[in-house]
Amino acid sequence: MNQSGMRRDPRPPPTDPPSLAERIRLEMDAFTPSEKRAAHLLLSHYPFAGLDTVAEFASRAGISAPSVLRFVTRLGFGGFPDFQKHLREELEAQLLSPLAKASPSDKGHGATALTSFAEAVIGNLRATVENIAPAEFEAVVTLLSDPRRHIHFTGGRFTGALGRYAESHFRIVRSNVDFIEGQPALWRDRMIEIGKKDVIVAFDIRRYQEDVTALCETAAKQGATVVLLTDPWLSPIARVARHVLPAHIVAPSNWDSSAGLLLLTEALVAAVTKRLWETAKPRMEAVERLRNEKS
Amino acid sequence: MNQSGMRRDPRPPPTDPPSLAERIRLEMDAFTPSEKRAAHLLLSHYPFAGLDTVAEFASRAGISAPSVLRFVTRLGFGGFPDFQKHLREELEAQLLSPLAKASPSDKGHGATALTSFAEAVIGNLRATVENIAPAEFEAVVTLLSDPRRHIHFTGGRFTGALGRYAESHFRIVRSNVDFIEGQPALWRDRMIEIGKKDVIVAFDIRRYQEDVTALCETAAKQGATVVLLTDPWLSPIARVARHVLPAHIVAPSNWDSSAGLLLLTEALVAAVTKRLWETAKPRMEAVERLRNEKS
DNA sequence: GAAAAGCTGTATCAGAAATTTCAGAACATG
DNA sequence: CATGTTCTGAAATTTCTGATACAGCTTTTC
Repeated sequence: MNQSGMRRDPRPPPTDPPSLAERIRLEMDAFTPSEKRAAHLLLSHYPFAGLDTVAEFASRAGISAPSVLRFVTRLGFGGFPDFQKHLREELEAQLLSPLAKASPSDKGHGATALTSFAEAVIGNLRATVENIAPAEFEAVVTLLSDPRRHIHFTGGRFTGALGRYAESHFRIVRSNVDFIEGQPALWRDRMIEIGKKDVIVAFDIRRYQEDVTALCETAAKQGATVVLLTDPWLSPIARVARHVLPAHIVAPSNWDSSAGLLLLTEALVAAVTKRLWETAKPRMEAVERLRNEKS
Repeated sequence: MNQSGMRRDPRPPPTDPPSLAERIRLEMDAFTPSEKRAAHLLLSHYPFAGLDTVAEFASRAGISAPSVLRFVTRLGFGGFPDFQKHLREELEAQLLSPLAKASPSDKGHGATALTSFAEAVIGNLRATVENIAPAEFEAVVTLLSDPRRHIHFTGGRFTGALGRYAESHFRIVRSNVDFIEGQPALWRDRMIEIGKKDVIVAFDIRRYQEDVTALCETAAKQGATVVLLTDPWLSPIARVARHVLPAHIVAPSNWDSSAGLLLLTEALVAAVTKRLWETAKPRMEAVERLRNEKS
């Protein structure tokens, strides 16, 4: 049960609740595929998923009841009731000492690449939010909530995906939304239609892409309003942009992180959806209806 | 828990869950003697005393099993299992809410929609990382680092953008990478080439998309390895997936947040890039060179 | 490519748990 | 003090859950 030789700290393990969840995480790769399903379900709704009946648990995990039984047996329990009893006791202990559930900075254990990467990203998100002027954000929301405007999303090599993501949501919330590919050949002819009523929302982070810049400059020259989501060093598009929302992007990776941009995007989607709710709601319902008919 | 009659504040009771414990306290004097014993036991070890069996509960309360049954019936439950289910749900709700409001206070300054949205997303990221098994993550990294494998990314209406994002990075780090559109018409013919050497990385969150599921099932049937990034409720693709990485997605919005999925994606990109560094570096340099020449 | 090993679901069973029945005890009431 | 009412628990009953055996299938290994 207790893995030996895992930690060599001089300090004795003071309150070391080898949480079952933790053990499962560690042994995960020794599990069979269906055991992994069970483990995932349990971890994602820990520990309540385990307090139901075997049948319920099996069904929710998409496996059979015997597989669930094998899972708990492998964890070292004499049977399912034993397993549940353990969960209850662990839960009770945890609930009685509010200290235990604090876990803000994660106990030192398992500082995987994933967790440190996540911490860096979280730091980026915090920094991003702090440096956004609420007024600027609100202004963009207002702009994107104007139904008479035509919204065009665009982005570069990597950030184009974010533009697509934004477009796929806004397309449902409101009309007059599209995505423009960055390559000049693909938008040159479209430009004749771009004018004062149009809004370009551009995603562009370092190794700023010239074609995206060109697109925005052309659009701006024709009177379009440009909104830019970029990094703190500001894409050259900032020169022609009406509104700029910078996001922190540095991560322990060879690549930059777009999480901050995604955060801003989703926050914009949420805010605009809320503001346009009267008209967005029927649109969303209609989309839902179409989806169901199709299937 | 919530003491009744304690607060006479003018502000309306904001979140006033009529806890079962509270109801019991109010109705206490209407109980028969043995019911009172049951009530006292339950309240003194709320709610865990109620999660054991009827026999156990009866014994601990010093009464008989039928009396326990009469007690729960009087409380309005259809039977003991109903009663337990209620307790579990109440407990879960209570335990999850402190997580949701993890750090609500923050610095007092402008609690904009943006900051609260950001806090929710950050909570999602933390929860996501905590529920990912390092071994599972590592296994996926190893899989994606195998140069002999062919990697195909795909996703649904909204998550497709994440697939594209992943593809645009992996394409540079290694060869044999592509993106498959979700619509069956677009991949049907490609499927003949999918086999044991292929890896499908699918993004799919709730309102799971049938065409993506179909794609994965077909690919799996032909021997391809399926990796799934989904929500904690697991897309049906989980049934055929070798590896599953769930991410928390609930945000204060009408839409789900994909930030957790993006985090996992970027972490995978970072890890694979690092592992394949020997071959990835020259590739990245070559791409850089091509970019410069073009301009 | 064949044999072995391992994994998983169906069908089935045993047993435990919840529920009901019913008779006796406690209590109040006239 | 008798009687009706209410309450309670032992035992019988039923429901349901956890456990097992087995066969099909996949994956691995030689």
